[in-house]
Amino acid sequence: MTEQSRIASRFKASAAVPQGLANCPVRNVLDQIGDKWSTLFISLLGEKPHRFGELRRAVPDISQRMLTQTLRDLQRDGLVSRHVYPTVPPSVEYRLTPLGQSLLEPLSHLIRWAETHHAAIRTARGEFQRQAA
Amino acid sequence: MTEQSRIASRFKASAAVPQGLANCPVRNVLDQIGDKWSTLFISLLGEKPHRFGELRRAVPDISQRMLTQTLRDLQRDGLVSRHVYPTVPPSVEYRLTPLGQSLLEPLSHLIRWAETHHAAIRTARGEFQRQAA
DNA sequence: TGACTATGGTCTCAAAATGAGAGCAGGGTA
DNA sequence: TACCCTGCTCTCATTTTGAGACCATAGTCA
Repeated sequence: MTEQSRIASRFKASAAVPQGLANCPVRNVLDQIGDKWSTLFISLLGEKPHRFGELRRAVPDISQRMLTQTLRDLQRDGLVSRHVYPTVPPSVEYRLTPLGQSLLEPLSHLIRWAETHHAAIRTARGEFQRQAA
Repeated sequence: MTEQSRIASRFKASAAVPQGLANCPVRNVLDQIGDKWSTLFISLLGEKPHRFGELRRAVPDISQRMLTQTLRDLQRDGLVSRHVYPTVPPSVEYRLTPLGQSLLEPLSHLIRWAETHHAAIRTARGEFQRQAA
């Protein structure tokens, strides 16, 4: 059994206790960083600290509401820190914490995979639709 | 500039064209595999092929509706293949395709990260809540 | 015969998450 | 006076998800 084939057991680590799967550490963490926006902002902040408005302009298709919420969730998880400068109007800067930076490395593997295989996935999607029609 | 700090540019690869960000290959791919259930089933199927009912029992907190849909999406993207056996009642088996298997490796990095740091994240969440109160 | 099992789904309706857009404080600028 | 800028929050509509009933088929038990 290769190391990869054991991945599933990591998800099931807590399956013994009630609601164990929902509390599984891996799912717990991946549910957050695997949402629609988190990885994108972690990548942007990995480049350099950004202000709120910079992030909004960098990702025009997020609503301000979700941007606020995503940043707060990342902050809550200790991946991002928030710094308010008492200028007028006040400006707010977001940065990766060391914990957030440590995520850049494994994330980069996933991104490399996506770059390498997105053509194959597009082909598969086309194929699938052709068969459905 | 380290390799990791350039991650953001991969997301922005298509920012030049209209709606480029939404069509960005990386976001396109990560949006799918980063949903609430996909990584979990890819991991399970990485262990061995599973039947529909096995997957449902392995993940009791998914609704049958979402299980069906998640599997169909993975199949559409060419990560999972579906095999129907004409028994009575018919049984259906799902397996990873080679493309799906190639995802196990980068995924394992992320899972290792989650295992390593979930304690820190829980601590951060507790800290955050304490400050809010 | 009738009730019940199991399989892999679909359909409908309610609940939850998200998007769109307005509003807000508070000082700057014209 | 009127308007801009910042980083939000609030409300309401749309979209996504969850819960649960329903379906066809055939076997099993009484």
